[in-house]
Amino acid sequence: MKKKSNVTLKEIAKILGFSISTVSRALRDHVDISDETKAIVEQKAKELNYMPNMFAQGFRSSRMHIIGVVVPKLSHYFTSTMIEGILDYAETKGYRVIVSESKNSVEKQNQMLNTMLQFNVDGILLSLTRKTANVQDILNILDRKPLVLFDKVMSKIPCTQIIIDGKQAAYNAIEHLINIGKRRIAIFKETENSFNSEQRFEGYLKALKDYNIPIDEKLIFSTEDISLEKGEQLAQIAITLKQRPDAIFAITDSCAIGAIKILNKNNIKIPEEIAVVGFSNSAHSTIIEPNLSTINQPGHLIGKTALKYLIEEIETDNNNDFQSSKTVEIKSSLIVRDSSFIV
Amino acid sequence: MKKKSNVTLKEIAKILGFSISTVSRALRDHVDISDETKAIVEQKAKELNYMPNMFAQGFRSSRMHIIGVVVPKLSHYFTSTMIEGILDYAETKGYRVIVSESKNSVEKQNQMLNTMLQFNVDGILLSLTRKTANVQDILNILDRKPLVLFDKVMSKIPCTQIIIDGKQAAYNAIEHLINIGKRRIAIFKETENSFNSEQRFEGYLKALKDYNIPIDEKLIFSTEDISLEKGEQLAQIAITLKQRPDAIFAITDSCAIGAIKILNKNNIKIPEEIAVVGFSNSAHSTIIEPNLSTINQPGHLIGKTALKYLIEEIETDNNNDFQSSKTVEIKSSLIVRDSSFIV
DNA sequence: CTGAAAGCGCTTACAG
DNA sequence: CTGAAAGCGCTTACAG
Repeated sequence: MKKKSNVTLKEIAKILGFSISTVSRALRDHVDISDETKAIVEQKAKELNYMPNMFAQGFRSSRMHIIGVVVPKLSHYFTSTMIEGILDYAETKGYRVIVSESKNSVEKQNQMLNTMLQFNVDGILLSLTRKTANVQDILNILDRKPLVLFDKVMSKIPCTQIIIDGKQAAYNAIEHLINIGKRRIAIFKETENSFNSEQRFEGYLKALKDYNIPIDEKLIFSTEDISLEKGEQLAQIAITLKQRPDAIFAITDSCAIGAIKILNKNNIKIPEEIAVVGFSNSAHSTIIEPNLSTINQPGHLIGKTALKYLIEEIETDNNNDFQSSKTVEIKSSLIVRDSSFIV
Repeated sequence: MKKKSNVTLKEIAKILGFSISTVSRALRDHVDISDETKAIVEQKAKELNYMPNMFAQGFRSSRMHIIGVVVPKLSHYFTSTMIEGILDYAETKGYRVIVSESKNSVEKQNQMLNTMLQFNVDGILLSLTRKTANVQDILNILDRKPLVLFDKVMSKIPCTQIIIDGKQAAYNAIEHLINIGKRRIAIFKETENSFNSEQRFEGYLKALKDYNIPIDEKLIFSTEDISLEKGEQLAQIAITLKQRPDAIFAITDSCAIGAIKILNKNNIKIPEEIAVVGFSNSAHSTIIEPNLSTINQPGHLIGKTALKYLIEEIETDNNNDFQSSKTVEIKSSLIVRDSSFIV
């Protein structure tokens, strides 16, 4: 199937008998060009349905108006809402977005980052894989391109980072559980020192401390690859403890939902016997019965904010060496539903 | 913050005292170049961490190895799995992917398609918005770029289309309901003639016909913007019918889940009194109680297949005018769960 | 085996 | 007000 080739400045110039320069300038509304010429050129361009070749433009200015995004997994609902935030903001700013997945593999992540470099994107938005240990690779990227971390971050990388206020959010969740009378509050968290898990764990500890509730090591459950199934397993263990918890705070919704499923199966009353709170307000949280109390993370806003800071970095003159990286916390909010609602 | 500029062929050439041409050829392992020279150049390139500027390469060959994807909404789980299929296959083929959302707006869709053109993508993967009426815009794109439709398609657009075998899938679902003894089977479908909704409706009608079950207009429910809430509303109406349905086939999972919620609320036994079957095997379907019977749509495979056909079209010599568009049906499968499991 | 030159489509400093 | 020329980084037909 033959495809029409794109109209170029050259063709317009030839048809009109102007030089390429004049046509280019006319189309960019340059002061030097007479109104008459502009009119003629614009008219012709429209007639031929001229579209500037962004490549040539970008290639020349080495500003492609394209940004690269690397996330562990696109099809996680929360991730996809962050990407929507990125896409929406990108559009208003005239940027295109190349998306890629690292699938939680460090090698893949590096490979994707290098592709982004080769592609000469203007900047990179990165959400780290679990166990990104070798920071050096990322520092190398940082030497060459503006880069902003979001959601899955790592404090020792010297760049702007956009995160949820995980510690505060967890604190609020625990405080809420205490307020409804719970004292033996279990936490389901990740083993590896993921930034988010650690933040939430800190919030948990702080809340217990502030309310003078002793910490019971038996109520601290850690797991790798946190998931619904892991939530089920941990809940199974939790309910067989001699001294059962009276509440479970899981650091992800799916883990919390796994817990609810087990509690339901064992006819343990939620929230009376054991209350449950999750994290991230996934769509699942209103499907499960009882509906899950959780922390709402504004994914769209996180994505948008990350891109906002990235574009700022891209578009400012990079001639000052002062380190402007900062950590931006996005406010989340606790949503109380039936799984922890006691009057 | 100053960024390192990228190493170019020119720099390598200067350092080594070769011409740019020689360096270029050495790096591309051209036969003309002596092994010795190749070794020197490769060594230096590695040392300087040279990365070809894909832009310059692509710009010259007008083959950017980049494809554009336009979908109504990225954060729909099924959509995101299709995109994952696209990303994975793109990677194996050395393509990058620009993603954008039409948000179910025709204007936005056109705008996105035009951006893709300007960007000179090698090809476009499109999943249509609801009510894409003006086919002309899409035909114009089709004149200029290879384009493949997937999932949300429209038969009158002359291009390759990748779809689910919706009619057969719906047929299987209805047949299954008949097999467990159901006779008054309601369908919850879309009002507007969306391709997918129509296909599924056809399957429904055919199954009833094949099994000599009379069609009852009262059991055919149509709605715009099908959703969980709409599922609730329709179910509410359905259960107040003088002659209640004994099964509900909803053409989306969320709609089916809305129905289940209402049935649960009214203490109607699922599946004994009313069985429910959904469509698409969203993650929700195993969260809801009872777990939802549904049609599994292999999103990953659909995405991959769409890209496969697109790349084929991109990479074949386009000098033959013969119309090679085809419609490819991807096989889905019925998953029976508790919402329709009767021994 | 290697190099000089043209060209992909565009922008812009320099001349007139 | 307009044009010729250089250049962004690369590849490749043409010459030697």
